[in-house]
Amino acid sequence: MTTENSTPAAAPVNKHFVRQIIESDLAAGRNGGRVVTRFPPEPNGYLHIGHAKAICIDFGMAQEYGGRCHLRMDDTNPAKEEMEYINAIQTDVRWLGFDWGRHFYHASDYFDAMYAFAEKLIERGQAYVCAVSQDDWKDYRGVPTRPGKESPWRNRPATESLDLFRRMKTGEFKEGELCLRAKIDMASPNIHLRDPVIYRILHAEHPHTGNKWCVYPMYDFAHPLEDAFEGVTHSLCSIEFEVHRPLYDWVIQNLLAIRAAEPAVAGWFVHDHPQYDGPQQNEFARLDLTYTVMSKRKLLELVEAGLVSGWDDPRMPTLCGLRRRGYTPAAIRTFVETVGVTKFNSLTEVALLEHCIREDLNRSALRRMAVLRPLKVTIENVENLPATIEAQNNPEDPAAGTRQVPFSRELLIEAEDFMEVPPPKYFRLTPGGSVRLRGAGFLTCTRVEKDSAGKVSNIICKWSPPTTELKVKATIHWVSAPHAKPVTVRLYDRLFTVPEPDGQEQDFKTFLNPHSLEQLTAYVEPAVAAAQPGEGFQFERVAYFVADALDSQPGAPVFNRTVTLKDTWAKVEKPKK
RNA sequence: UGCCGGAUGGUGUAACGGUAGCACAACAGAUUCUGAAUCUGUUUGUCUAGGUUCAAAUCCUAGUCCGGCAACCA
Repeated sequence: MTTENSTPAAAPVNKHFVRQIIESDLAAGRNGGRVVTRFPPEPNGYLHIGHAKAICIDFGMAQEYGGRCHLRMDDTNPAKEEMEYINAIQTDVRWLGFDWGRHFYHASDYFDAMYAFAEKLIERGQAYVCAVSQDDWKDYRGVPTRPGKESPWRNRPATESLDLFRRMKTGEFKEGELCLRAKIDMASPNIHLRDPVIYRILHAEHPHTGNKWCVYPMYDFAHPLEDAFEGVTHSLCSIEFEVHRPLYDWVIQNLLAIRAAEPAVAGWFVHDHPQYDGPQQNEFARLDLTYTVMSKRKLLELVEAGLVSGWDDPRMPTLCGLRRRGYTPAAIRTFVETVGVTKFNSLTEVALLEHCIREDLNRSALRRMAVLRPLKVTIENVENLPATIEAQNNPEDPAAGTRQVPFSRELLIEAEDFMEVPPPKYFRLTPGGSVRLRGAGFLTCTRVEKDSAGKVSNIICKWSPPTTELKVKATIHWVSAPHAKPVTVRLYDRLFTVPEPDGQEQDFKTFLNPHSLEQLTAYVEPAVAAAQPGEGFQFERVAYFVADALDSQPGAPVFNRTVTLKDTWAKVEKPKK
């Protein structure tokens, strides 16, 4: 049985712990058997491959279990967030292949309800306005091994806190002068429960609410509320939030208690449901990749220092960078599923990502010929040379058809495909030797011409038609010199020279790969010059390339190398150098 | 030194008391009009020490190591 005909066994789904949790919740009838998730990026940077993992999990779980996933901008800190990012995030999530339908939200949509909830907590004696300065609070908070001590304002009357909180809101105080704290437990072994700040004063213009507010909720307070208001059932996040979960639960419990006591509070919920038990936070490990950095701060540093051309530099692990590099959404999704979901802090080899994109592109990419470093070949027997040859567009997919490629007596071949003094096991063209020309018969080298520097400048060959019975061990690619079009190609490589540029003694930037970008002029078969931006090819025997979406001009594409083909010969040769 | 997590080949993951499996990587071979792809095979693993059990990666105890937590960031 051939592979083609064999029934593709249903892809074995990895029942990772998140799937297990959801399935057991479903079985238990929690939340009426519904699944609602959310992807909540902070719009303070571009999305990267690490976010792709979260996106695939958040949207993927909703999809798999018949639920929905919200896209929500977690914009509770106006000092750091910008519209530019809000737009880019939507583009990237869509590109990855996910759809939030009408469920696009901002944390700031709920500022009124959050504020109202904060007042309720004050009224109930569960929050108070505190005047201890940020600096002094270090003393009050204590250290993990020792309990903290209570703020002098902890037991001020609720009416006083309420009055101050309202005046905070109207802008009567400076930043840092006052804050609102949840009254929980100054002796808790969990620092996050030692009367955490839930509202702070920020006199900043917000990208969405403008100047309406000058008090803004903290993440730990806002996030559970956002989830609850939207009817989220599974709030999936990364493991650094594990220690925040008790606070998350504290907020949710109080919210549900207040809702039960005061029917009007139901109005805060934009997606209420009679069978809603509240959201539950579960944490999984972030994705980390070798030969790159993944923190927004470090990526921003590379951008601002001009070490890359921007967030969308094809060497960046950002989704917009990967897109420009020629990565496909499908390859990234496969990659994320292959990596799996656990609570273990792992470091995934970039080789796996590269395998995923090769696998995808091998199936789909049209084949073309391009010579990166040309060497001239002149055919001496000019009789009966074909004017064109027919070449398959994709040997992996006969439906992709064929094309005509011009042929002539002057060809360009890859410089490395000829060696005057070949090492053992070298299968390509050598003096007196023969090779097959991809789709176009054979070449036998009769002599070489050299320039004044003694460098081989022209290889004189005899051409034989495809029907010739010639035993050769290699096939090389070529283009017809008079027909070839010059195009710019950019050969991208790994951004860093070491697997873990983070966490070294020296600054991560000292490990930048000086050869991560090499630009040169390649010669391509005529059809390639008409490539549209975003169109990709496999240049046979070389690599997968994509016409850059930004720098390509009509008739003058600029090609980015997505990923090389595997090259066992290079591996044999390299150790010898 | 407090709290919360975690530990399975080089890497990532599966096995939920019953044959340690899969993918990537590496290596070897077959095949090939891409030294690609494809196919076959090989190497390499349950953190340690005790215990429970007919049987332990899995359960228990103790330890070791790793990650996270002491922003008015998210």
